Amino acid sequence: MSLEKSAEGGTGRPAPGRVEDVRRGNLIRILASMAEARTDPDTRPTRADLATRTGLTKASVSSLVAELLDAGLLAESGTTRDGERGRPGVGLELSTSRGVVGMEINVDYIAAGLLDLGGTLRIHRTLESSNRGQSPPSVMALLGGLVRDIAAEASAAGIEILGGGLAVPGLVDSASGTVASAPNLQWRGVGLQLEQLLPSAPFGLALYNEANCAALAELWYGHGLDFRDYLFISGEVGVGGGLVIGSELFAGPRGQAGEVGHVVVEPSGPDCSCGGHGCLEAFAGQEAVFSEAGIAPGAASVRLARLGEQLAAGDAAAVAAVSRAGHYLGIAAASTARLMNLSAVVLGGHFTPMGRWIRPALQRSLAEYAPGLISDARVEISELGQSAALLGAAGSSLRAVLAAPFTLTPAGR
Amino acid sequence: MSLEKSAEGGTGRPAPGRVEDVRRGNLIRILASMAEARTDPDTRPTRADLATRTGLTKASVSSLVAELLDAGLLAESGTTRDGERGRPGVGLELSTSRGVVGMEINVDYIAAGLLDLGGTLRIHRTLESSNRGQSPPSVMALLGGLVRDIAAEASAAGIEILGGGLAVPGLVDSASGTVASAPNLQWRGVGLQLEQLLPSAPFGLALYNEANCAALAELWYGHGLDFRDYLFISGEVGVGGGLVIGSELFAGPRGQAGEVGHVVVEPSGPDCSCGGHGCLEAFAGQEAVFSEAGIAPGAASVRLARLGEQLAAGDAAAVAAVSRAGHYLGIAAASTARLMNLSAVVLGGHFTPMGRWIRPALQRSLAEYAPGLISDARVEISELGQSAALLGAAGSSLRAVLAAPFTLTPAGR
DNA sequence: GCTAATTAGTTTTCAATCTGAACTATATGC
DNA sequence: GCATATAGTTCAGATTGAAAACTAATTAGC
Repeated sequence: MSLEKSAEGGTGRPAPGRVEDVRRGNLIRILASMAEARTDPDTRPTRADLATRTGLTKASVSSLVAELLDAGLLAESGTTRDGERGRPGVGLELSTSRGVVGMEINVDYIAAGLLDLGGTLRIHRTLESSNRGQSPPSVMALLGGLVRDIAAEASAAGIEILGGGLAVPGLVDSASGTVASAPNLQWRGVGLQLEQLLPSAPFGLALYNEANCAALAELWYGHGLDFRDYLFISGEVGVGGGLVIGSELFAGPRGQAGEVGHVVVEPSGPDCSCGGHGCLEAFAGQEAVFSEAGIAPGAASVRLARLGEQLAAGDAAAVAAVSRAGHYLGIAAASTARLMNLSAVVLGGHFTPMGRWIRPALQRSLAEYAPGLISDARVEISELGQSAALLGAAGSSLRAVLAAPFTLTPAGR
Repeated sequence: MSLEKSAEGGTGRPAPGRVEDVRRGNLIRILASMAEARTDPDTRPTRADLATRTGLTKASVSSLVAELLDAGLLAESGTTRDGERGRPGVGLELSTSRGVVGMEINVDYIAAGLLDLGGTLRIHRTLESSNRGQSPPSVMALLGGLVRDIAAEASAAGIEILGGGLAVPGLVDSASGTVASAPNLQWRGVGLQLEQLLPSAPFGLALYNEANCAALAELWYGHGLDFRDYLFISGEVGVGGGLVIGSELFAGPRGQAGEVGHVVVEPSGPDCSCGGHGCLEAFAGQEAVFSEAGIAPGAASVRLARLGEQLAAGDAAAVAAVSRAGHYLGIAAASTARLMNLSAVVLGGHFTPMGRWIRPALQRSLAEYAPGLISDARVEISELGQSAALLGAAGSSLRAVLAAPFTLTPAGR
């Protein structure tokens, strides 16, 4: 189930432009301006600031802010004495008593967290769980328990939950809430009962791809603060990706863009689970790196730790395996950069712990295959770690709320 | 010089939502609805039709249409007697007495044409000219002459020229009107004096990439009628491309997306003029195909004709050369389809005459590298020929007019 | 302390624009 | 020729933001 409740009708054509739509747009503008100002926690914007920032008049801002206060999306936070002359303004903030839930189902764990509208992660719980091959209902039941705990805690803290987002490592159809294919969970064509997780949240719950979420988390909480356009590559069991263009996720016509793991990097390469061959995943996925480095089979976390040790010790096989992965990552990134006119790459997932070794190899490869397109300074390693997908899912949900405030407001009806 | 005169301020943030903006949006809706209805020439839409189609009331439509008639963008075309009961409506059409100029500078020729707002190509002139290595001013002077002829003819036919678009085979910066690099013309960092071509057109003149224009022409006048999302690959001296997503061109963050010719398809492949190596262009560009087929050097058109003969005669070297090109096109298309979630490919340029032979090779390659993503039926060969880029440039310009009608209307001031 | 200056926010008036309903115009069908 | 149906216009009413006047609360200077 998608939570997109845009101003569009069912026809695909935009709804007729009525005078009321102007107000809807301006409510969104106010919230967008608040979200943008969020980086500066000391000086909360006042109505007058918002008027300057949005170009609206003070009168309009007052009226719009009143409506958003009423809907509980904004809150006043005391007068701001800036020491200047004149009447002090009243500070405004995105409400910390409303929030959204971010959730993640991964191969080895499930997780859920609560993000308030101000963007602060207020609660965060992770539960180890071997989900590979488990039935979707049983995993959803486990997640449901986690979410109920969080909902209870939120309620105790006086936080109302407005919506949520769930990230899974696979191709999803956000509109229908189904997982088309999640090879690492061994799920295929699975419809998830999303409504049951947050039955009373007015914005419902949306389903997202994990790597896409991680890419957005990088935008909102990581290096993305400096980057507006980049390819995010997430190393997991497979290799996932997310394309950020103009500070927004490029989801493609059917919401499944970013599958950089199946870009062909070696036409004569080995067969891939996707049915093709020569895919990046066969050179940069976990199994490829571990076996190339001569690391014995076992749990992924153990193998990753072992690889880290060997890299730190300067083990030749480990260094070569990681360099090879970086080389092929560079080929895929070079092609992507040409195709989509991108100028930055961010690596996450299992690439993060091998960052020190894989980054130079990737940089060399980029210089070899697409000189001048992506400078060395624009190859970054994510530092968000395991919470990235959860943050991205929650952030997406948060943005959905801020983009449709009229759902909670008189203008919505 | 870009002709984007959106409602945005210079800040990158949308302009404040005023009540007047509703009307601007609705003027655009009316024109968009007219452009959409254009496929059915017999039954021209009436005001009542537009009211139904847009969801606006008859009263609003009447008022909006009056303004557009006044601005000369729409025209009445007699009452439509449909045989039904009731007062017959007055047919409306996009004005055929306003138009835009499409222009193209290519290696072997220049061309210009006039498209009326209804989308009919009213005039079309091509001039053979060896432009490789010629100075930009001299080529622009030649094009200027062609455009003056067309302007005179338009004037004689009572058609007012509102704007235009120029397609060149290279990377362009549309905002500044400069050609960053056009290797086949041997131009690099060239600022073109676009204003001089159409000094009095209210919408000015925009600069576009040739392959992008051809991709859009395919959307508006070719197979694109069935496709909303596809990769267009244009074979010229190099290999260009255009990405169409949701019936719109994906231009990328800096307007230079679609460079499929420099996707890496063979990591150990030969060096490329772009500085990288193993690019698709080295396997599917003209020189690669001709030399692989054993065709002696000479003029491109002669060599292409020769290749056609050899293919028709079943010459093994020619067939092998084209198959190899198709194979590598498939690799690049497979990667692109994964990355951007595309499901169709259209080939144009020099691939059109070799279509019968290259299509099966491309289909085989797609089945090998990305099975299930792009069905055989969604691999098409363009039939627009040499006029594609010109049509695309003119069409882009036409759409710019329809997307900013208030430029010519009281609401614009 | 008192007054002027300054900035924040509200109230009032006005113009733009859409909707909806009533109305006029012009066909077809019997 | 009259009923019916559809196209298009006119006009009152509602929503909304802009602009300007106004009220509120603070600092600066004496």
